[in-house]
Amino acid sequence: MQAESAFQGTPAMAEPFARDLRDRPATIKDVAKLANVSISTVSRVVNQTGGVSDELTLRIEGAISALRYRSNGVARALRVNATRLLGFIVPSVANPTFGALAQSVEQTANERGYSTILCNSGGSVDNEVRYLRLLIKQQADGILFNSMGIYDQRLANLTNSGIPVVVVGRKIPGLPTTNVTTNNRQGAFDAVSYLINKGHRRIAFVFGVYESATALEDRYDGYKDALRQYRVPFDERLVVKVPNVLDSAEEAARRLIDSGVAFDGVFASNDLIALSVIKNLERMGFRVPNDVCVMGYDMIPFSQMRYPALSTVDSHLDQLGREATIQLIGLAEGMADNHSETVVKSEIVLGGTA
Amino acid sequence: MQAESAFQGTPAMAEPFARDLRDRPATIKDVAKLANVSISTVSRVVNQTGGVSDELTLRIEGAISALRYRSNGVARALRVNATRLLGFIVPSVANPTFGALAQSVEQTANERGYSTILCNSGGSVDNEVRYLRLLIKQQADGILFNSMGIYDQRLANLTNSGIPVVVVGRKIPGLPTTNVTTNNRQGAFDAVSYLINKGHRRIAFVFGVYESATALEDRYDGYKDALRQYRVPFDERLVVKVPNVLDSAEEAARRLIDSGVAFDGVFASNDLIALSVIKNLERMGFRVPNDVCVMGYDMIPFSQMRYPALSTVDSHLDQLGREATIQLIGLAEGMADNHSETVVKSEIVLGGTA
DNA sequence: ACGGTTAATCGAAACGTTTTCATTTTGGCG
DNA sequence: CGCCAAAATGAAAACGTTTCGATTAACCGT
Repeated sequence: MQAESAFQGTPAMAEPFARDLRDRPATIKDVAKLANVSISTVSRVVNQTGGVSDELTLRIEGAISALRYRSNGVARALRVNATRLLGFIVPSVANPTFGALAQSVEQTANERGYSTILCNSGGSVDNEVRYLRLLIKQQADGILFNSMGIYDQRLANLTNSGIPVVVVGRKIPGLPTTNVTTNNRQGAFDAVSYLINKGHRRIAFVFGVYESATALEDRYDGYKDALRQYRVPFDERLVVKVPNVLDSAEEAARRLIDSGVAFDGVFASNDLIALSVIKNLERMGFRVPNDVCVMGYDMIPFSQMRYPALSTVDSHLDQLGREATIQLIGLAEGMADNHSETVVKSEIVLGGTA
Repeated sequence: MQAESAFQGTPAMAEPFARDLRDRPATIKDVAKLANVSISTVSRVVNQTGGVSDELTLRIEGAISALRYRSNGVARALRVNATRLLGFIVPSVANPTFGALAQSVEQTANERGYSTILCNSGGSVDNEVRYLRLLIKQQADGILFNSMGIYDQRLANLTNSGIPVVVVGRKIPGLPTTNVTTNNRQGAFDAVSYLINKGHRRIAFVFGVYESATALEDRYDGYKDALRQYRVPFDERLVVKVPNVLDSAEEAARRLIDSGVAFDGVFASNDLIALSVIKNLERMGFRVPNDVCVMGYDMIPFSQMRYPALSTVDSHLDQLGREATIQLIGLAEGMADNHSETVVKSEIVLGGTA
């Protein structure tokens, strides 16, 4: 009753707009009061639901910008039961493989009106579990999960608890989820076949501890497939595991060389390992590709920022991220069915190291 | 009245726990009903506020796990007016500089009970604005902003609109915010001084278009400082700008070489550029460091995954991210004052390229 | 045995929206 | 001129919490 009925304000008010009353952000209620309409009407113009006369629309829009009103996403989320937030769990964004993936996921999500909560699991199942819980509690609309690929009962419970989950890059054995992967086995087969066809017979397989996530086993299988196919004898001394590459660029080829086993080619389980191998080969006086050929996997951008560029298998990380995100949003919006399986195919890219 | 007053369930129920009643997640109300207590009491045991008898605590905990209750973060956020979400705006996580930063930010935030919403601005001010708006609307508790460093009136409005903002890596000229940076000028000065002291006189400065974010000007100033200090003549033909390195590893040194200007050293504005320069030098038959010395800036992990490792300036990205996050949380929780300025000092690290 | 203090518990309001349903206004048409 | 349908608007409930103030129960010393 006492309230001003229009919002032109007192004549004395010279500023462009009135300062927010109590220093707290304006709510829909404030807008309604200023425009002299009901809350519901304001809501309708904010959400463009229609059914509001031009006159009121104008008045309300005036009030909104006068008060600098922004609708409160949390309140909205509570009411409509959707946050438009997606969780992305990844071993480490500092790893460029996941960085590239994250980039693509974030972008795809954003195009569709979703934002992405980033979670670095550090490769521990405990952290994965912790983050899943957190995301569920925060009411994320869906979770994109690049797991270490280790099965855990708690993971099973959480991924079955109603929230849409898409596993990207690698299936978790025993977990029936929607997943999007690369055809790792075929890609590895192609890479090793290429080396063999170039005349190499002593091809090492080097992999890191850090990377169950990158579908290690499948790539290993592809390696063995190729050997078998071309009747190249398998020598387990050529299979070497190296410590975590990212955090401390460690000696990789070292062991191989030190072991004294002859080799003329290396297939690394991913580009980072490949680069590490090359570094160490060069450090010890070998030349790539003259003395030893090296191939990686994933085609991270940096593998091409050297001379010669790394020969590798492009797993189309951007496409992988995009596809996974689309699937997830489909699930979240109820227009995709669960437990589907998508495979993005990867292909050899020849740089100069093989 | 009809409801069961205890939660032992019917004898027929053999499963470990009763399925959620209506397939919707259990709320605090459900727990209260099952445990036969009031909502507020449940809330107290969930939040460990204390003041609940042992007997009730036990009963309630029983109900909670029976129903698999998880408190709804959104509802809580609405009520307490805090989401424990931090926004992190960055040009691109696919860029390892920002990947490393993001990693550190996420981890630090997480240690303190916050999660991180990742936003790739793609280097456009429009996107920066869009994301700021989004984060404000989503009621983020604070925003960490690695901007492109371009001033825009809208940025000024948004960063002044009450939400805590910390600018990391680079100040935005004209924006009075809390910021955390590296002492770029000093670092660049040190790097170039080192090259000069090694006997180089024709030192190029190479930088990319993509990177206002990395405090380009300061590094350029440091470069000029060093030249001046050691009375090395400045030659603007030695200052070259290269196209975006990340998205397409483009020719960088190329122009320099093609231009025919003599040079024996290169100081790149960041590691990515440095690697690109080296790649192109090698491709054209030059040898690093024998023919040309190259130094980078930032010390991203990959710059060390080559032989010889890149000589660079370590800007301690992890520390930068950590410090910025701590500041931001301080602001968000009202226990730090605004507009402070923190400088993390960077230092030369000698690999083998200079 | 009794008032008074403390501890435990509850009821209800509030956070800022969306949405359903009822109500009012408008306009068209007989 | 009046009636009815359609359009525009408003009132209020609901979303799932936290938290304040009130209520009840228990206890203790005199």
